Amino acid sequence: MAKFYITTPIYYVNDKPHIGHTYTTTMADIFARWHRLLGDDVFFLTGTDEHGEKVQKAAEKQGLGPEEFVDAMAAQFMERWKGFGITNDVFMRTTDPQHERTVKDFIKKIYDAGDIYKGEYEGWYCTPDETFVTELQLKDGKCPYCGREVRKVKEESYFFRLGKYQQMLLDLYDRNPDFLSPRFRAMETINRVKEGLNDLSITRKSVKWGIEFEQDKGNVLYVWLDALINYLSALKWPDGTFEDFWPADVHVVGKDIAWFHAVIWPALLMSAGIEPPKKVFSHGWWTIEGRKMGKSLGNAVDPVDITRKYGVDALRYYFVREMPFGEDGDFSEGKLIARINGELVDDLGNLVYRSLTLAERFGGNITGTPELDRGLDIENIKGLMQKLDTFNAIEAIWEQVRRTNRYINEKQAWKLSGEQLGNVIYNLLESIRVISILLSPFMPETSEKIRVQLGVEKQGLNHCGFGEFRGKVSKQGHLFEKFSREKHSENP
RNA sequence: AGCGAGGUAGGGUAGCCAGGAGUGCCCGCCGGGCUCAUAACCCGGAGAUCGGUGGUUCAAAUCCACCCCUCGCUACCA
Repeated sequence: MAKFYITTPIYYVNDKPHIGHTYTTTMADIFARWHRLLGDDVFFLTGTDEHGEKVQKAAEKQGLGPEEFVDAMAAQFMERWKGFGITNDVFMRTTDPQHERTVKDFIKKIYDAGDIYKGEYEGWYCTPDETFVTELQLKDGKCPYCGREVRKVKEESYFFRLGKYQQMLLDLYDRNPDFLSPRFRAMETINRVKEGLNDLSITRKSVKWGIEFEQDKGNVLYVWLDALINYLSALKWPDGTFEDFWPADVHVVGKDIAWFHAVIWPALLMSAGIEPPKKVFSHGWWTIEGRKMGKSLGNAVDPVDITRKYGVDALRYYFVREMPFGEDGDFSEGKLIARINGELVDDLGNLVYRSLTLAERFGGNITGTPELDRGLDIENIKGLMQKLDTFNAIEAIWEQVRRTNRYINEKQAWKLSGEQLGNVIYNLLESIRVISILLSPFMPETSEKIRVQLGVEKQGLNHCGFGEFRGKVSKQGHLFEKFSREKHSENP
């Protein structure tokens, strides 16, 4: 049996889960479900990143100890994913004792390898923003984010010899052209690596909330280092299920953190003598109603509100349908409604409803010759999903939805009777059954509703050929409801 | 500034890497068909000098050069 290890980043808990987190996690969930459908042994990991200065400060602000604070925040993420039907196998928290143990073992390994040395970290610090700023980022000598004065800080720090791995990283990219996907994003990173790599400061003295650097107590590990290692601690490296699932098949990340996953992470792994992951996939960003989503702008839509109104499947569908995985896109409620009304209701919902009406009225044998399977290329869809091309995969599935609707018209099914009608209904139900299987990773609830109405067993991807139809049809109303677009007219 | 991505009918996209009639898809618009279906479905139509200029070629949306415009990234911000 093939294995499939997929991860989301672990989310930093100084913020509530927003649409971006939801997107990343949903996409990973889709791939996890797809591979389960293929029969693979899937390990799907998500979690929370709970250390660091920002968390410490955020806790203080609320008058809480960091432990209390992160417990509450992590619970929010866990509940959220549960509510959204996310099928992660493990939820890893960086405050988990297992994680701390793994991190310390890992650090010891690269320390023993001679890749950590003591130096001095120097940089610009914006006190009001509580953030470090590089020389390059400065705007007229001031903070590029808020425009206020910055001060120079110096701190004793331990460094990881990132620069040492420059050539090995370039070789890695060279050998595995798909290591960092999509391609157009890989270029950015590769060119930056070619320009040279500075060593990475990996400890902080000023920060208390983190994992101790055992080789010189009093120093705390830089949160990013701590965070990346979660991909190993979830497997209980070096033992546990490490051998079963490593290397990770794909780390799904936002484009902002591609650098950490495509450069720093493989370098750390090389230092520890561990194989790098197979793929880092960096997806794009959503703008909201055409505007950048940002904490400061405060215009982030709440995914909970959206799903309460429109359902989880509608949001999942929108995520996949609205933008190619990897590129940027715009999230707008009006466009969401347009897709629900025009595609989920008019195409899919209507197809299932009208077909079941025909089937229920028909008293004869539902059997015939496969006709509607022509044009539906399952292997092609598998290939697309293998390339993480959900955009074209869903399009291919939708072509079958439209093809099936067209089939009813072409056959003028409502005028037929007897064997001819039995044959048409057979083709309709088989097509819908296959559609429901293919759709199940994308819209699990909807897929299940269709399956129940068809009265068929749960099936995997190996049942996507037309065979005998062995269901007991029972129509149960519409799959989706329409929404008014009055307040959301998008394309006047 | 450097690096990267993109500019294709009213809107959104695919096609470009491996040149071959502007070819496709979705929405919108116009017309028709149908009545199994949530005014849903199906068919047909209008609508594009494929950002601009020049070049290579029998042939360019596609390759090359230059220019214009838009947007990202530039590392210890998780």
